[in-house]
Amino acid sequence: MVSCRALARPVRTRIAPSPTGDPHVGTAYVALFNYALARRHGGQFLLRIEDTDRQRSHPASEAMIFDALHWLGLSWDEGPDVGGPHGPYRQSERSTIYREHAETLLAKGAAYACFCTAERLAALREEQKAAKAAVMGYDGLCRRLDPADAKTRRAAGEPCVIRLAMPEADSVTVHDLLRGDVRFERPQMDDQVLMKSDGFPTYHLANVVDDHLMGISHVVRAEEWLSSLPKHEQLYRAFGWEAPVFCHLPLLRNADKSKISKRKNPVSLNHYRRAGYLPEAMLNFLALMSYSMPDEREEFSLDEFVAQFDLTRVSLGGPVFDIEKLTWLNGRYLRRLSTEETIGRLRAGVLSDAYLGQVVALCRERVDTLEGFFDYASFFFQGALAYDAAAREALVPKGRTAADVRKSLLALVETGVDPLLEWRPDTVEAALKAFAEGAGWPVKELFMAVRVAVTGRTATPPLFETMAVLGKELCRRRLRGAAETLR
RNA sequence: GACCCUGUGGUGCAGAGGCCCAGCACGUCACCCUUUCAAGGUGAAGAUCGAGGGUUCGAAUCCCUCCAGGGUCGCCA
Repeated sequence: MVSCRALARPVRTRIAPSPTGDPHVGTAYVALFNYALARRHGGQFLLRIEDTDRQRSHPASEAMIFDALHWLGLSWDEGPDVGGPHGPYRQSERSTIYREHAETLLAKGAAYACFCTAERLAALREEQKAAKAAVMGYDGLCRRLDPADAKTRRAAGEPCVIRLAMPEADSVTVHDLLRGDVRFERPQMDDQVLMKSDGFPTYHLANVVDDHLMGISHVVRAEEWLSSLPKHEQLYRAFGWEAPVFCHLPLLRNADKSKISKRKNPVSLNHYRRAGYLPEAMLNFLALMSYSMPDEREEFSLDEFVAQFDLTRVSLGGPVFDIEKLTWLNGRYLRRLSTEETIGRLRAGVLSDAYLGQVVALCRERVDTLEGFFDYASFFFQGALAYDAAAREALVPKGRTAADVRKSLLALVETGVDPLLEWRPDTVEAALKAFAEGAGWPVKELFMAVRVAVTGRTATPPLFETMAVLGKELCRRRLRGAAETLR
């Protein structure tokens, strides 16, 4: 059902996340379909870390991706953590491979060195934008350089990038499993950078080289990649390799149909985990996005999903990630659990010894009876908070307006919380202080507002420790919730 | 702006020329059950299948045009 060509070789699929943030729900979505395709055909599913952007890649992010995917019950046959015959599975450890391949392309004349500075490129972009140019990309200046000269300059150590020499055809036709032939007109096909001046490859090069070397038969990825397919197919052609089958999945959407984003929707898998969604429900829900079982069944296990999986059944409209339906589904799963099983789930999370231990350590000296403990520490066990009149008042320091605080809380989430990959008392403190300074807020005022937002109270254990225990996702959610009540 | 993708009730999907004056699920509303709230059950409202043209005896399903939404135009992935 996948295509004749595909059956000729083993089905090997992969998920290739970039470790630049919190584990994303879209990663899980694409991983699920890749997993199902491989399993359905008795092939392999691999995990590859695409960390060629050394500015933004973070080991903590990588660890969270593994953890979140494992939590969902997805496993891979090859990957950085489990090894495999085609390793290493971390692109940052494959630099020489990319360098060699870039040289191959250079030697074939399929790529060329480009000495244009970032400044020139920025200026060029400005110019094109200002002129409302129809064709936007790189203008090919260095492509016209004499190859011998370029070689000399490169040998002399002049900084440069390697660009792919795209054919100068009027149009190119590529193939997508679900969309069929897709024809691109000449713009949109400029000479992409393959190797950055820091010696690391870009996504385009690394991705194609690795997919080929790792024997990937089907590239199932998000639709945002569709427009770079001409470049990728050109790379396969330039190398003389057989291209895999490409299939682009529709993007998950916000309620307003835009591409799912953290400003409009929780996108971190950690959020759903902390909020108490069951992994099997989450997976089931994700499978409902753009897909349907032949018998229209809506509740099914991973194995049942895999057993009937047919890539051609995915529909192409961008599915809105509807948390209400996810929550309904989750309720169905939760109710199916026995009391013992439910207790087990609670014990794996908010009632674990580890979590309880942290909470008790923070609260014990502030409580006189065991019962008092439950009153005092209740916010450690709740989800979104309801802010009463007193809390709302404490949220807004004298001399500030609700709108002002609201904006600041939201800004704090965006600039202070979201980028913080390591969530500990010291890092939280640093982030909060940095934000206060940048926003011109007296720390005392900001900390009280945050304290109330995050706990619903004015009297709590030390703020940073408390926030560390609550976790990034819950803090984020309550910060946004507080901002919302200030509307 | 250019290029590309998509377009079935508010949302997720079914439907691959007649079985559809469109089916399932979420949500909404009502009723039943029930001390309450849920859950569960039953039912209702809600779609001229984006619009307009074709093709055909017959179109949600095929073709064309338009419109709308989305994505991409980075030494980010």
